[in-house]
Amino acid sequence: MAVTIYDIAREAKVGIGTVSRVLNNSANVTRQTRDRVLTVAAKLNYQPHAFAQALARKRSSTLNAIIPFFSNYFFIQVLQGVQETLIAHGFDLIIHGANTQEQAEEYLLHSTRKGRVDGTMLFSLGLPDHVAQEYVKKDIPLILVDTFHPMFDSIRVDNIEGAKRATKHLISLGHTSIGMINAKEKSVPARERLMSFKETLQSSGIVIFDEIIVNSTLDKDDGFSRESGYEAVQELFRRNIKMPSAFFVSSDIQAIGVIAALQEHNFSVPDDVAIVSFDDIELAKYFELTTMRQPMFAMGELAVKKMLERIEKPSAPVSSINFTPDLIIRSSCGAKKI
Amino acid sequence: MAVTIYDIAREAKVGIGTVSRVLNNSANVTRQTRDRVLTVAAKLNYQPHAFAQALARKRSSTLNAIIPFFSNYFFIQVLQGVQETLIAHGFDLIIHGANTQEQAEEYLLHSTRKGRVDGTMLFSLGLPDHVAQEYVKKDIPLILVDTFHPMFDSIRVDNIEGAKRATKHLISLGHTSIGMINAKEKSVPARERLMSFKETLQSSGIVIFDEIIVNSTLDKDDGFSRESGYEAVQELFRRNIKMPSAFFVSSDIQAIGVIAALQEHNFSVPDDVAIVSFDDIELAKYFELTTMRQPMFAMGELAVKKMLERIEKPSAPVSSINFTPDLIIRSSCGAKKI
DNA sequence: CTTTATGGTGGAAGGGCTTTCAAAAGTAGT
DNA sequence: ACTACTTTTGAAAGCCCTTCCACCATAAAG
Repeated sequence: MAVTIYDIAREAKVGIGTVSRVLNNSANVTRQTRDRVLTVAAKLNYQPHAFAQALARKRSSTLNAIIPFFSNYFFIQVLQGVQETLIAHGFDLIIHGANTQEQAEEYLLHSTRKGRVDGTMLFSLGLPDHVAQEYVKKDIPLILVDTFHPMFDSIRVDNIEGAKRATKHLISLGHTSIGMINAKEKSVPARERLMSFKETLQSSGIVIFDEIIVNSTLDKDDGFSRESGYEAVQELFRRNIKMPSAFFVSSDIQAIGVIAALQEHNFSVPDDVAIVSFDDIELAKYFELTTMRQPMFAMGELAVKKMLERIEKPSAPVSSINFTPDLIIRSSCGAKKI
Repeated sequence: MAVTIYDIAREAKVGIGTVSRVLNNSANVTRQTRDRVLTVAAKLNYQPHAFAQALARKRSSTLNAIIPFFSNYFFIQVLQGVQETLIAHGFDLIIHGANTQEQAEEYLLHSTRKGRVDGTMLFSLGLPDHVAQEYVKKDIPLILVDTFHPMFDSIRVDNIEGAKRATKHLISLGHTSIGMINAKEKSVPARERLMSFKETLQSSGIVIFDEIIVNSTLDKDDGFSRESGYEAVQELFRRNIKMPSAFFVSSDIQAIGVIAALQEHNFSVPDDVAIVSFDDIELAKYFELTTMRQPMFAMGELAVKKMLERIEKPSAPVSSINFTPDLIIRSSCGAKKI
């Protein structure tokens, strides 16, 4: 039913090879033949058959993305960057939303089916070694975004620099008693943010009080949750600790919980306690959070570019790129009047 | 390099036809041969080549989804439903995030490339007639979610019933002066919600005051935006109109703007003005909005099921299914104490 | 012990494209 | 006008699978 290159060849009185060459802009075709073929193709409304092409070319022009479904705003943004770049290169995107690490592994292994996709991009989820082996063995391009493995290209957010900027901002506002509400320490970003927070305080000559630094004890989303922030503050009140004048919170979503808990105890933000958090998710705007924005669109864009480079040169050295988050000032830090 | 059915055939000393039959669980293969082939396949770690399969089978086991990127939470949820169902049936999902109606059309036409996908699902975006023609002509299954066209299967939210329930809830709480903050009237859901709101008031014997019914004048997202809600309330204050004791707002995101505007004028929610909105997006929980929840996961699930049915029976009569939203009571309506 | 079913099997024929190869046509040099 | 190239072109081979058809065994029936 569908029109094939054979139809075009017959109609244009050329061979199928010529048709293919014209359609692929290969060299060595006369202007005349080219025009004739193109005209016929347009007349018949020819559409190349993607699968036949993929089979013959041994590449599919399709990429795989494995992303966590739960933390949505970040990924919607990154995906926009991914997609716009992809479209520009004529690639398609197959998406696997993972809710758990196990699911991610399953998809990773699943999309190993050679030929199906030209490469896969993994977002924010861990890459277990045995899966990494599989990718190396089958030689499938893999780009990591917001996660890391020494054997693959990765694109990350510079948590060290981000936490440093956030902390410095609080210091610059005159705070000297600064606490931190952190996610679970087992999470890499959480650890990095905590470390940099402490270092920045230290190098600024501010005393670090361990009792106003709380690591989440909740498991959900590695402690990057509203409940986690809420609970951390409640714990501080329970322990009857004097509140610091400012908190650095490891994510916006936690900050929302922090604010709620503080309000329950009649502490207002930013008047009694200033807050700077991390991520700049959609909610941040509505809650007027001062936060560290991650260049999400740009990260998505770059992920695709890296992928195309990797497909081009499979043996190029592994690269790792860091994006530095920007400080977005809203009213939760007290620097700006509402 | 990759292992093919020929390798298996040679190794297992059978014909390629037999290998294919075993791998596809076709009948008429001895237990012995089956086992032998399966053993060899496992040993060689055989992975079928998706494109070759698609080419031979004339179907790709891949679906297309075209969704608006902007209103994210709703779609993330729907997508989860879509994906989990898809996975269960061994399908892949290609996603096109559209930011505008034009982009959606482009993708719709683009994914018309026969053979690439077995069908496409369109979410919340309009289907222009000329595109519809194209799909009918090429006989590509198309399922509409949260949008409508008489020639294709559709899955929708029952705005009439939803608005009715929301309005009745406010009435049941004793309100007699109820206004509505609506999105742009050109949007179909907006029109339906408004109409049902009015009808419900009428049939309950409540007077309708047109001056406390505001249709958005802002274009962005058809008026389903925070600014739109904020602006509508400001307009009411500007016109110096007596505030009603309750508002039905056509979406959660607008309700957030409504609350902000009311607060600026020292009206508290729900004490001075009660609010019921629509959607139950993620934000709704944090803002304690009483709202009409759309069964998003179930809609995604059903979309896929409908699609599979349609692929199965291309000539089955077109169906249209309505989901009824559920009333989620939080504190913005004043029914529940915080 | 033939005949007729019937399950089991191998392999060719596609499916629609790219690419290679060799032949045909064109160009230039003499 | 003839040789020596260079371009252009048609067609076959291959990508990897499914499916159809013909053939071979058996087993059941006569």
